Amino acid sequence: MAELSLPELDPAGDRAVFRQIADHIRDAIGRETLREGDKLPSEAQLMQHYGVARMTIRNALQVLQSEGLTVAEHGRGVFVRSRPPVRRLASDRFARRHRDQGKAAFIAETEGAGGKPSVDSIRITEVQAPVEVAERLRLGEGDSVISRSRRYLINGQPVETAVSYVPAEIARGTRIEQPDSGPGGIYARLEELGYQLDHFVEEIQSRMPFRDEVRALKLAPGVPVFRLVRTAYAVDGRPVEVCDTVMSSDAYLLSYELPAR
Amino acid sequence: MAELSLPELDPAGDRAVFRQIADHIRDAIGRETLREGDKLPSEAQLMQHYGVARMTIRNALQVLQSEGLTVAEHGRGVFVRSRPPVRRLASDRFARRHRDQGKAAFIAETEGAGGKPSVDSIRITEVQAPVEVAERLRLGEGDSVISRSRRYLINGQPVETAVSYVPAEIARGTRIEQPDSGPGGIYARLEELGYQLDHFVEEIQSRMPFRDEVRALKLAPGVPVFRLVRTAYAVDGRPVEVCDTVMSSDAYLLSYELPAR
DNA sequence: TAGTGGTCTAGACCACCTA
DNA sequence: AGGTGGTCTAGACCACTAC
Repeated sequence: MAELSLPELDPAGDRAVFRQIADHIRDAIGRETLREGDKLPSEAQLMQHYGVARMTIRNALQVLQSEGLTVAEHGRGVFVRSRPPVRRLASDRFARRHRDQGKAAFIAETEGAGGKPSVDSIRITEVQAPVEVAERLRLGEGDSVISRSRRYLINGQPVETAVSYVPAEIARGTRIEQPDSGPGGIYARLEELGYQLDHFVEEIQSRMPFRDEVRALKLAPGVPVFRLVRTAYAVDGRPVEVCDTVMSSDAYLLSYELPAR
Repeated sequence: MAELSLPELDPAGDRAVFRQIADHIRDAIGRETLREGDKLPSEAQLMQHYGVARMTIRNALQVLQSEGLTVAEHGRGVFVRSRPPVRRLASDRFARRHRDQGKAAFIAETEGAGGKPSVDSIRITEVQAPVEVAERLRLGEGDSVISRSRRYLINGQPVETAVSYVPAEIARGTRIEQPDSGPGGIYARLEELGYQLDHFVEEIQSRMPFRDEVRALKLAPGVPVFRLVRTAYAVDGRPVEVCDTVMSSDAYLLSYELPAR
C-alpha cells in the first residue's frame, strides 16, 4: 500500500465512511494514480489503512464495481477495469457496396479492423412473431416468421447477440433458412428474392443486462448493454426483416450521419 | 408477505443464498407478480421468510438495485422501479423545416409530445478547446471555443445535459454568446452567419454515469447513460459545432434511418 | 411511536489463486 | 501454505417516513 497513499477519513463530514473510501479510490483512478489493470490494495490492507471493518471496505468496493470502474477476481485481487478496444459501427455499414463484396457486414468489418470474427450458437426456427416484431413487420398476430439467432465474437470474445426475423412467407424454403445464409448474408438473399432494399431504421436503447445476457456476452459487472432493433425496408416500403441485437456497450461506439435539410 | 409467496431456498444447489433470493424476486418482477411501483416485502419480512441474516437479504436487494430493477426509499421500503415515459429522438430532428419553425429542437419536440420543456444551468464561457473537441472541429491545440453548457428538463425532471462548442472565431460577438441564442437555436444562428449546415454526425456510447452525472440527472441506481457527441458540418465540409450530451438512458430511445444503397 | 432502510462492527468458514 | 475475495451470521445504532 505504500505506493498508493490514500487520504484519511474525514470524521466530521456526514458522508458515509464507505462512500468516502470509494471516493478516494475513484479519485485515484481518475487521476491515473491507479491505471487500467492495476491492482487495488487488498481488503485487508484497506481495513488496516482506514481502521474499519471488512464490510465497510467491501461496501466501498461494491460501489466502484457497480460503477464499472473495477473488477474483482476471486483469489487474485481487485483491479482497475481495462476497456477492450472499441468497435465503431458507422451508418454506411449496410451499404450495397459492402453487401456486393460477398461478406456479411460483421465479417467484413472485423477483418478490416484486423480482428478474427466468428459466429456461433446459430439457431434457426419458425415461430409466431413476437408482438414487437409483428408490429414492425406489419404482420398480424399468429403470423409466423423465420427466426435466426446467433452470437458474434471477435478474437473469441463475445460482443453481440442477434436475432433476425423474416416473414415465413418470404423466407420459407430459401437459403435464409440455412445456417449458412451464403455470400453477402441474408440482405443479399432478400435482394435476390426480389426485395430490393431501400433503407433501414435502427432504434437504440441502453440498460443494464439481464442475467442471460451477462452470461452470453461474458459481461463484467457495471457494464450496460445497447439494445439495437433494426428494421429493413424494401423499395416498395414493405418491412422485410427485423434484427434484434444486444451488444456489450463497452465494445461499441455507434456512429450515424444525419441530414441537416 | 402472504400475497407474494416466494419459493423456498434450494439448500442442495451451490448457488449462493443471496443470489437465489434475488432470482426469486427478479422472477416475480418478470412474471409481473410484482409490478412497477409495487412495494417489495420489507427486509425483516424477507429475513423471516428465508430464515437468514439481514446482510444476506441486503445483498440480494443490492443485486436487484444494481440491475436497475428496484429502488430503495429510506424509511418507506423497496419498490419495483417504474420507468418514465420514453422520449424518442428521430434522425430528422435537426431537419431545416424544424429549425425554420423558430424553436430549438428540444423545445419543439417536447411540446409536441405534450410535455413541459425547460432549460437551466446555462453557462457560457470562452475556453481552450478540449482535445476531443479540437480534433472534431479540426482546431489546433490552444485554439479557443465558445462553450455553452445547459441542462434540459421535462416537467421539471432533468433528462439531459449538453455542452456545445463553436470555434470562437465564428461565435465571438454573435448571439451564440448570449444565454438566449434566439429563435431556432444556435443552428439557426450559424446559418445566418453564412455557415449553411449540410449534415451531422452523431457518435453514441453507453456507460454507467459518473458521480456528478448522477446528481445532475437525478439518476436512479442501475441506470446507465448515453453519451452522444454530435458534430455539425457546413456545406463546405467544415465542422462548425460539436455538442457533447449526456442523457439518462431510460428517458430516451434513439432512432436513425440508414440508406441501404 | 413503530416500521423502514442505511451504516457499521467483529467475527466465521469457504473457494480460488499463486507459489 | 498463505493470501485473496465470496458468503454468511448476529448483533448495534442511526435517519427517515408514516401514522
